Amino acid sequence: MPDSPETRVRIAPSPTGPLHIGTARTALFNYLFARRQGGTFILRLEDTDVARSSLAYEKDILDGLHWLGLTWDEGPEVAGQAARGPYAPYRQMQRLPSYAAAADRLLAADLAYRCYCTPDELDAERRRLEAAKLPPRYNGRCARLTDDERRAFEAEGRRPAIRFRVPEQEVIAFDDLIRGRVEIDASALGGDLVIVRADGNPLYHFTVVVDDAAMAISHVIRGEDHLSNTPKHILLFRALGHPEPRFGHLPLILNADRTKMSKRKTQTALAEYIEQGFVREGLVNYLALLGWSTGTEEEVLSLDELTERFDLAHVHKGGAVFDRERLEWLNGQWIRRLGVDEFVDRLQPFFEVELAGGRIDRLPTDDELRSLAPVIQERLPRLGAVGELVGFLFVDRVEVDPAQLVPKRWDRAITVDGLSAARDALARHDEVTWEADELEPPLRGLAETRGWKAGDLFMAIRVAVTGRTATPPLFDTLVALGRERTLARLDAALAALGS
RNA sequence: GCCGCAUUCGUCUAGAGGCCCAGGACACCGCCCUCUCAAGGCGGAGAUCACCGGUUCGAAUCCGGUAUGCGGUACCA
Repeated sequence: MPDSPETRVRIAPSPTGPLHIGTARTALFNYLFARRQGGTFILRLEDTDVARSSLAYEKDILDGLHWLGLTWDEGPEVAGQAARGPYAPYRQMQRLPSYAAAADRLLAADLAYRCYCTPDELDAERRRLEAAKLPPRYNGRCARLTDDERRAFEAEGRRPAIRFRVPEQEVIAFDDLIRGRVEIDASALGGDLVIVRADGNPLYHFTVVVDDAAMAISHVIRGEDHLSNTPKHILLFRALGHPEPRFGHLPLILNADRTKMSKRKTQTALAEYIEQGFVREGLVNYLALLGWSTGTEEEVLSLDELTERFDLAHVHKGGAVFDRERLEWLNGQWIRRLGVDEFVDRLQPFFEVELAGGRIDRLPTDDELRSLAPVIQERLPRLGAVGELVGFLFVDRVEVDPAQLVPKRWDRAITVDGLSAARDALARHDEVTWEADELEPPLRGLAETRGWKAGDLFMAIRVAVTGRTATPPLFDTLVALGRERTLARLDAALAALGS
């Protein structure tokens, strides 16, 4: 693949909420496209909605993107700090002069004009049109104001917004990278559009074009929800005298009911997935395959492998329902692929959460975790599930339900018998022979001589020492528990059975 | 309402005129492995390719219409 240095793509999140899984996916697709093309990936913060933007959200977004491993070549690195790159700054609120200059140019060329209509007036007009079953559209009341009329409005104290002139009759067409040719009649655009608010702050449709032009963006890859807005952008590019970039509209991520993914119906904040123990490899892999496929049957792919294979032509056009089960499966695949040290490092924070929540009494050591790794790694769909898997190893005492202590085929008396015989057999081991393959044969032998099913005996022991019916393999569990605690818990269980 | 986009197993998808009475994966159900739970292996069930017409010797794939869904239609992004 030849180097195309002029490929410049961007992700332009708005810090009006925590990093959304959909934004993360759009960022990923842009990243993959840029890397694949040998191009430049840019991050730009669209923070012109001052009322809803916050630094905390900005930090959440930057941290989340970093966490995913989507490194950008230009843009802010750290929340609140200055941005790096030849087109800095990369925060729109710091680029206000360039929007003002662009607006002045449009005004001077009469491609835009000042509009004195108040929000109330516009609202009333919109409602009138709706009631008449007509499409809402700006009526152009201020499109041809005389100087006198303008002065009269100013005298009333009205502050003007700036509107961009949208042609009455013109078909805007473009070749979408994913959907092919799209044609939309300018008359369907709702009339002249506001590009600068009365308070002087520029609006999204305007800033996005001014910046994409200024930053020499070559390909705009974004969600399908922007497809209908694209003609407005194209008109603005033309008015600004800048060549249009290529556009590619990604299918939307959907709730289970096939509506656009929303916080109400689906967990959308990346930070929550991180908290629950999804690993970056799993999330990246899953998100990449939501709406795109390699065209082959490969599906467990790393970020680098995805990059090698990425291709906009294989992006599916229809919306994709977010399927958490599939995410968990892929996440499990990646957890199992982690090296032991990496696995242990990533797991420790989750034990800290367990400790803080009072669900365990102490933290495991790295050594303990390393020896436990082989038996827990394949049992975790998410790192956050580790507490319920082996939390019993790190508590001072376990709660044991006496009813669960008695295996299905056994009664209380056999259980007492079995447990105390097991206790005796285990007590014969010292610290040195307290190993899984040393512990198992004697207990199997015991079951056999007494005519018990080994599984029943093991289950009774399992419940006695862990309080649970589902655990990692019993003998590995006993080793992790240690001789003293194993014996003590067996004694406690025997006591609970009233013997 | 208007404009636009989309539509293959429950879900994610493969498929770019004959290889497809449609392949893979998740989930589901069996079986195997097995001390439980997982993981893994094997097998099963699951899609009249939204519908109706057309083009063609031949259509999931091309064209038209219909339906349904979704998105957009803000001095939000």
